[in-house]
Order: sequence, then structure tokens, then C-alpha cells
Amino acid sequence: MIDEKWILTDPEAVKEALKKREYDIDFTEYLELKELRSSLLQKIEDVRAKRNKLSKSIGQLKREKKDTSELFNEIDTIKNAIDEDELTLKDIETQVEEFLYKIPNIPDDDLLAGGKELNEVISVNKEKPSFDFKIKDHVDLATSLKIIDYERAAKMSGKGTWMYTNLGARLEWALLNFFIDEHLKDGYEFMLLPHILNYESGLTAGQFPKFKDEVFWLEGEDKFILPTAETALINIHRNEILKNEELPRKYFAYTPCYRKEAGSYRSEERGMIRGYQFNKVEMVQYTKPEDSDKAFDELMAKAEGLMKQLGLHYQVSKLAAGDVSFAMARTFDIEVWLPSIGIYKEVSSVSNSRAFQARRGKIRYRKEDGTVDFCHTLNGSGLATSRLLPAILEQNQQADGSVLVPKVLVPYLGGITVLK
RNA sequence: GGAGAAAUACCCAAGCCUGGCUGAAGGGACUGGUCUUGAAAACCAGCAGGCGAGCAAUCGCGCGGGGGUUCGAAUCCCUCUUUCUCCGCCA
Repeated sequence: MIDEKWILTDPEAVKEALKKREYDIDFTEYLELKELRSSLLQKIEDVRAKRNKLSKSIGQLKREKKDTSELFNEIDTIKNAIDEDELTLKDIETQVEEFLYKIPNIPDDDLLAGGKELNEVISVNKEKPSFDFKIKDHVDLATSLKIIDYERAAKMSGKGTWMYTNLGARLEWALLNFFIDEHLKDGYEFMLLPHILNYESGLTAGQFPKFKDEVFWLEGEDKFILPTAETALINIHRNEILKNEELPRKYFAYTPCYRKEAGSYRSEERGMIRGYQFNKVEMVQYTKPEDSDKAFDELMAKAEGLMKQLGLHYQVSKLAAGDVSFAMARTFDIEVWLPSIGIYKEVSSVSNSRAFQARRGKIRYRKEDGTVDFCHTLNGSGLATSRLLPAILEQNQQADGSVLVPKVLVPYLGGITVLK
């Protein structure tokens, strides 16, 4: 949720800022509603104050066993005066809230105005690998190495899924364990979370109301299966006031991520590039507002550090305002090179939501001076393993169809250095 | 899934039957002070926080959430959520 005070004081500026993400908004109706709310509230509170005073007097007279009929006459006249106004007020507040929940976050000043096509590659790691043989794609590699089974997974589940078998499962698990160890080293708190969440959680994270159709809902339960661990991690401190010295708070979690991805299939995304379920380790930080830029850099450095240790060729993209997701003010993507399709695919997305999610979830902290303010929340994948595994297979493949295991993973694979 | 009990401010806890003087007793923690070489102890004092309206004085809402009854609700009624106990069922 964006800052209402800003809309009220300078709606034009907010409108301009949102234009950067190609989002056009009209505050006319909203401002009218706020106006109406204000006058209505004034009226209601006046009557309530009067009523409270009279009721108090009645209490006092009763205690003194005096006659109260005069006061009752007086109170009769205001008794129902605001009934209707109270209903109207509630209605207005619902409308205002619904309106606010649908507005995306304000992009940071330094982002380019416009969509995806303006994303900027700001750094590249390693040379693009070259091969002096005909390369295979990850589906062929994984299938011939017998580490992923697509057909049997389809049999039990349907399209858009796969199963890791034997060394495949171990490789996936090695990645996860490697990431977990790295995050622990950096003092992040390890969380295993519920995967079934309530509506409020999705609302706070910014998934809802806009993207309610992109997650799997449990029938008759008003609950959904998380599309990313972020949705849960962001709700740990919902409706809390954190102590000044508790910040920054750094968490990470491993969860599978479940997404509908309805109609998003592209032929280039065969195999495990896009599925209904994939694995990811996610990092989240709660910070003071003044520290969130630093935290962003830290998350970026951590995600990149993991990629570097894996020895993969990747690029970092700074997303243009229009490509930054709904709840975020800025996002950098780490995109890994997939030789078979000749493109870079996102394996990590590091974002700063600033106070956007905190406002939705009333995530606050007490400042040193005793006043209360919203935290900033940030998240970053660290990393999405299900896209990493194909990249490792493709980038590390050899002429004979075997694959070199990244050095850092060897200890996690019981000393295995080559998949063959 | 069935049956009961509970949810009060940072923590513990009174009040709820018998609605009004409860912006919520009492303790602990915390903060400040007295005392002390310093500390502890003892004693004294302070201590809902938050949200909303207003330039302000001040006012409104707040006793798990939502709704209702009433002139008036922490207190009565309904509902939801969560926790605990027992039974059933299981990993």
C-alpha cells in the first residue's frame, strides 16, 4: 500500500510516479470519498462525544439515586441520529481500502520509465561458455543421465511437473543444503514455514487482490498454497511492533513454490524452466527505512555470491519500472545462461518493497525516540534451485554427455564430481 | 472430527455472575530518583500502547477479531479466530 498522506497532499506527483510503471490512475473519486469521510466522521464523533457525556451523567445520577428522565429525553433526540451515517462511513472506508489495495508500489526514482524492453544489464559474470561439440538441452541431458523423469511425473500429476530421481534428487538437495549453510554462515534465521496460508497473508505480501487467480486455492477453505516462501516470511511480523534493536531481522526459508502459470507455457520453456511446482530458498529482511538500501545491496551480494561459487555464467538486470512487480519499488534479477535456448533466465529476484508491504500488514517498529514507524521489507531468492539445475547441466556438459559437478557441491554429493 | 475451558496492556493477573465512579486493581519487568565507594536490597516516583479527526485545546475508537442488545458493555447475546484439556484418528 502506498502512503495515503502523499496521495492527499500531492495526488499529481503520485500519479506521475505511477506512470513510470505504465500505470494510469485517477484519484478524483478517491479524494471525494476522503472528503466525504472526513466530514461524516466529524459529525459522527461530535454526536458520540455528546452521547458519551450524557451516558456518563446518567450513570452518575443513578448512583446518587436521582431522577434521570430529563436526560433520557435529551438522549432520545440524538439516539438514532447517526445510525445511517455510520453505515455510510463504513461503506466509504471499505471502498477506500479496496481502492488502495489495488494500487501498485511507487517505483524508485532511478528506475527507467517503461516496460521490460528497458531492462538494463548492469553486470555479467564469467565468459559465456563455448562448446566444441553439439550441445544438448537440459531435458536431453537429464533424461539420458536418468536424473529427472518427466514422463512418470506426468503420469501421476500432469503437465508442468517433473520428478528428481536418484542423483537428480541428490543434486537438487545438495544445492538446497549448500544455500542453507551459506545463509546460516551469514547469520540469517532458518525458517520452515506453513505452506498453506490465509487470505490476509496474501494481501499483506501484495499477491492479493490482484493476483488471486495465480495461486492454488484449497477448495472450500479460503486458503491457498504459497507461490513463494516470501508470502509466508513477510507475514511473520504482521501486526507487530518490533523493537528498535531487533532490526534488521534476517530470515530465510526453503519451500517448494506452487504457481498456476496459467497459459504461460512457451516452447522455449520446456523441461523444468517453468513448472507448477519448483524449489526455492528465499531470503527476507525487515529493516529500518534508512537501512533498506544497504540491505538490498547485501541481498544482491549474497545471491550473486552463490552464483559465483557455483561457477555459472549469468547477468544481472536492473528492471525498468514497468517490469518491477506490483508490491516492489525496485528489483534486480539474476539471470542464468541457458546455452540450449540461448537466453538468460531468472534464478533470483532481489527486491525492496520499502514500506509497501509493511503498511498492508502493519509491520512497524519503535524508533529510538519512542515513536512508531513502518519497517521496510526486502526479499531475494537465494536461489531458485529448479532453474539452476538445468543451467548447471547445460553449462557444465561435456562432449560425452556427462556433466561436471560444481566444486562447492561435491562435498554435498558424497564426493561425486561427475554425473554420468 | 466430537466434548469442554480460555483469550484483559511488555509479562503474570483481578474485574465479567450483579452493565455506569475501569483509559482497566495488584504484582513483575522497565525508566528515573533516594540510599550506597559502586552494586544489590529497600524505599519513592513514572509507565497502556496504538489508530483516527483537529492549527490547537481536545475529541472518537480501543480489554483476541467482527457483529448485536442498551442511553451506556471488558462485563450480556451471536459469530469467527487462536490456545489449552479430554476423546477419536493418525504421520
